[in-house]
Amino acid sequence: METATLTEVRDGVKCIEMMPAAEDALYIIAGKWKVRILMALGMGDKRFNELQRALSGISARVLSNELKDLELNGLVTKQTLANGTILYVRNDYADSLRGVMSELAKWGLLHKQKIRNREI
Amino acid sequence: METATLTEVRDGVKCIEMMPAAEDALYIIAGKWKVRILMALGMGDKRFNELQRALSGISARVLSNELKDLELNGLVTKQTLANGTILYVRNDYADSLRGVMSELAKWGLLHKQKIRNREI
DNA sequence: CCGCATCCAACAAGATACTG
DNA sequence: CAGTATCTTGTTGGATGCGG
Repeated sequence: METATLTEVRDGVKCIEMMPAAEDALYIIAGKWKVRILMALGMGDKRFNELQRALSGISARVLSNELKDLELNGLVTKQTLANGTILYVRNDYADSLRGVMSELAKWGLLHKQKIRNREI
Repeated sequence: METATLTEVRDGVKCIEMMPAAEDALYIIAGKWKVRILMALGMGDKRFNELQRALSGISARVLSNELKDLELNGLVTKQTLANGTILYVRNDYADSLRGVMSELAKWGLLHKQKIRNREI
């Protein structure tokens, strides 16, 4: 009982410590477009309109805002080439999200499975 | 048959396959309250008003909706005890989110660090 | 081609009050 | 206590048009 209680308490504490961090992360990558943009840029650098076409459905205004957010958070970099072309580049820091993305995808698949099996 | 696919191409494909699943997962746990509610219930089962107090700031209407969502997705169960008390219980299924949460928290901490160090 | 400004619609969410 | 109803407000997103 003593040990069990302690473990539970420790888990609770861990839980509490994790909460704000997890929320912060969610705050940055959540939303309709963030993940899609990062994924699209994962396929290669793109110009604004290329990106807009690749994401079919996003408006210029929203894309502009989302890119600004991603830039602010260091996930995307805006590059201006010598010829004036502007490219949006997914930078290395975005790769640090790999673990998050893969866990999300894994769970998403598990969940879909569960729904398909009518387990929910 | 498409042999020796280039790693980059495979990654691209993987990326595309992951996207919808990751989005699904995000759709379910993103938002201002979902994570907090699961965390609060992780500390022990709670009644509606207990939960509302624990989450300081959520309105009854929003809490009600969020709980319905979480129930629909099998993460939370509503239990009515013999004496009529209604308890919200975090299911075992919610534990399957542990990997996601821990990755999120890990990345969130990394990100905070980066900000603190003015690397962004 | 890039992207911001403006206006508007839709929806999410807060406050408050109220019922079984 | 456990919610629902209603009203209002705030935020998000789409459409359009314009300037660099």
